Amino acid sequence: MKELDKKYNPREFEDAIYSFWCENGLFAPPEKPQNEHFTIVIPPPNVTGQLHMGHALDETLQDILIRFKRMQGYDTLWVPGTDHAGIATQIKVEAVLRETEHLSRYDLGREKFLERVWDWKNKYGSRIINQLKKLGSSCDWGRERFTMDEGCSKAVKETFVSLYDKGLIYRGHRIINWCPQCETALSDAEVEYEEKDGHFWHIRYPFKEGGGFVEIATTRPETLLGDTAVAVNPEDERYTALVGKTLILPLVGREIPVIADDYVDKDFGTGCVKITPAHDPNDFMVGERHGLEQINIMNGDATINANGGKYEGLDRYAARKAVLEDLEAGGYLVKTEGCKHNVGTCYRCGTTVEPLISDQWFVKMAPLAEKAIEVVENGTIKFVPDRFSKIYLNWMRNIRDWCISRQLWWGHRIPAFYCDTCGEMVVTKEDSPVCPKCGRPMRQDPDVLDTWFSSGLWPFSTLGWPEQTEDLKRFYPTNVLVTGYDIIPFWVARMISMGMECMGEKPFSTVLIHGLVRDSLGRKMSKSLGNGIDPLEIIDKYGADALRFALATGNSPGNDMRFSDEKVEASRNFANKIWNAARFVHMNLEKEWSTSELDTSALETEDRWLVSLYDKLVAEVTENLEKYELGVAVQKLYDFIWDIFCDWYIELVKPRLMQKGSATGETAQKVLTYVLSGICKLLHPFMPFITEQIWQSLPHEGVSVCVAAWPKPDARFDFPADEEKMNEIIASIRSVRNCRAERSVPPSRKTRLFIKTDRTDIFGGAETYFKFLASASDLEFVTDENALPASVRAITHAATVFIPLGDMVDAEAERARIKRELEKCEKEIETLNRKLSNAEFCAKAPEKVVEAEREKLKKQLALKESLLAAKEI
RNA sequence: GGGGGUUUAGCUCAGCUGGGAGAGCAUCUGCCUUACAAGCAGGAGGUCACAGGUUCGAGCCCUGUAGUCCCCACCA
Repeated sequence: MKELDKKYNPREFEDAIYSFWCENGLFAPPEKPQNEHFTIVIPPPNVTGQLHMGHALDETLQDILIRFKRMQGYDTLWVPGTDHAGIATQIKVEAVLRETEHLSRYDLGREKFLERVWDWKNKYGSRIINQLKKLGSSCDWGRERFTMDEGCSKAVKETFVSLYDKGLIYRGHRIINWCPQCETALSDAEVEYEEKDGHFWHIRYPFKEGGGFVEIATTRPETLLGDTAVAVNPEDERYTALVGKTLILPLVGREIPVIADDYVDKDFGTGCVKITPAHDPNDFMVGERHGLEQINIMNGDATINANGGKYEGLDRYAARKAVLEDLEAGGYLVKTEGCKHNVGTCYRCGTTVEPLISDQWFVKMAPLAEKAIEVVENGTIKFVPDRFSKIYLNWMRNIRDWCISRQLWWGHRIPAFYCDTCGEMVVTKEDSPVCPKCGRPMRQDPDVLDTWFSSGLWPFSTLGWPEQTEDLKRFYPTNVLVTGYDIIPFWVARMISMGMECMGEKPFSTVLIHGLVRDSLGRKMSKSLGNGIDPLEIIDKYGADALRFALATGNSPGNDMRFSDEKVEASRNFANKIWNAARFVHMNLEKEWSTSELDTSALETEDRWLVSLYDKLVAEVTENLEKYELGVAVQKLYDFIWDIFCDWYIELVKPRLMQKGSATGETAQKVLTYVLSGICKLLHPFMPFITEQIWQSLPHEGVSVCVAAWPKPDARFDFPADEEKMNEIIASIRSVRNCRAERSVPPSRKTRLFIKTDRTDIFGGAETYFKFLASASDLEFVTDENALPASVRAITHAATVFIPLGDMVDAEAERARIKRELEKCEKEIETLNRKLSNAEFCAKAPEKVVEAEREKLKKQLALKESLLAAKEI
């Protein structure tokens, strides 16, 4: 048995405990799984090596589940990996580059650049692993079995080629969101809309013949250079006569038609819309319908190209200024009004995105979504909480094609090859194919895939797919995915779609969704606000257990949680409480008692009361964890440990422990050991370090609490009569304490107590309880209170306790107090009577409920009798 | 415009399939009672946003209203 330090100081032992787990191989999955397995799929470590609160939350919830399942006897397995093109990787690498400005991709060739990126990864990728260790993560990151690298490339190629062959991937001429800063296409999901102040410029477009003009309004006047039509609503009577006429585009001189299209809202602006098919998604569709020319006026860096005539080379904003000046000079500009409008910005760099027409690769999502919708609709995949399935389905049913090509220099390259000689294009898994037509070498598409494309393959590419590996056969589908709701469209939806497509089966059964961690004011944590909290600082200050506990407690699944030091402090205080309870148990143990079983025959009332409650706790906590109700489980543990175990049981049992060497003392020691050991097990998923430390300090079997058997409910511990008995005694003690506290009697002033009760079966042996817990010097049973000195009465339905407080007793005040209590009691009785005399209630309510009400009434009547008796003094 | 949260004690939030409202923090009173002042004992504090409905019974289910937050789409 280890000693416990006097003070709870997590820094003293958490690292050592972690090393102990690693040295004993407690996290390694069994090479040859024997039992049912529990598999959890998790994202790769973040390449910048920064652990943030969101990641800490993911990790904590995952680890709670894993530890719980491992103790239940499952072979548990994390499915992690280190993906070069992984989820956070690309984003973060870019952020790192921008922040440090140490290197720019413009200065380096692709190979050199990637080399540097891998350096970053190797340098920082391991840092996060060390940080996660501090948090207690039992993910065995070191295993090579699930490292992606090559495997992922294979999986990506396999998927891409197969989807292409099925016609689900196509190369298209489309309007995409283009970030001029990153010089890459963005998917719809990567664009964030911000409301910004802008202007609405009204511009006249003159007719070619017959004078006159139409007036349009625009927020982006520079795109005028690419206009190829003006559209009106076909039902707009103001303009029907104009449809088919020809306009002269100001500044450019191009002849453009007036067309009619439903897209135009009659009541917005002037009712006339300039159509720029190459620079606006809606205009693009209008253009398609009307066969309009698409004129691209912009380069990748948002400067005007040769199609912009004299404006060529100007940046988009400079061009806007120049165009406006020229319009003004030419008398085309009618007016300028201020307006607010939503501007799309790049979620990485915040630059305003430019809708551009370009060649990109797309995935046809509708066919992929079908099965992905089906498996959620029919419950094959369950979201917890369930409401997120609605959000998911809503997203999937309105799915649009997914632009997957990115013009970045890292990531998986698109396996498409072009022949510069004859123009042939092939999509193939080969690395350097030759042209099937002319036999010449081909050039690979320079674009890479959206990072979420490879991430969507995660649950099976990490297991070795497309090879039919043993791991894949054994562990696919996985059991559960834990993630925040913000990532449902990016990652969850795509994993499900890809899983159904590639594997023909769901990637996981359950998606456990959690909310976002916000700061104490409810704001999202962000770098610009500087309100991010570093989990490592918190761990340093309060310990990893406190942080984990705080993250798991006090919020319901899927709801955002506010993070504050106070919350962690409360958790730390709880840990401290357990620590001290353990120390107390320790200093009272005379022998090493078995923790594996408890002889129920020697138990005293309070022992039976405790183990009975403990047994209920075991059943409930297990059930809550099975249902992913982590917060509820944590709350029950907290209440039991603090209130039941510490505040009542330990206090109740102190007198017995003082009788060294006695049978009753030994029994108490056994119960303390047994229940404390059980608490360690139940609490271990939430507070792994302290529970291990305490468990190790107690008599124990096995190497670690990590692999101790999860407690099971035990019918031998069912003692309802003793529960009832103790509850009555506790109620009476509370009542006595209450009376004393009301009069500010200090605990040091002991008094004799007299008790009048019919329930000697309950209070028969209760003297010691009252002596120790109700400041009694003595407890005497009486039948006639008239012989007693002036007393305050602590009345419960089961007993009346007389507290002779001498001159502190004010008969007048006593009568008033008892009168108040009597009134309250009579009111209760009235309500209960009314309820019970309601025939419908008795007929329709469940028998259990009716019985409970009758029981309440009985107690209230007994209480009333005692109060009446007391009133007559 | 579409979808989804949320509204419960001064603050932050729990409240499981409907059966007499809870916790932490804060506050007030009394205590260093030999595990713990990071503590102990006790108290005060709520028309569960509002209005209807279903039900023997509603914080919980249904309808509507209001406040608030988020996601998606988006007006040139």
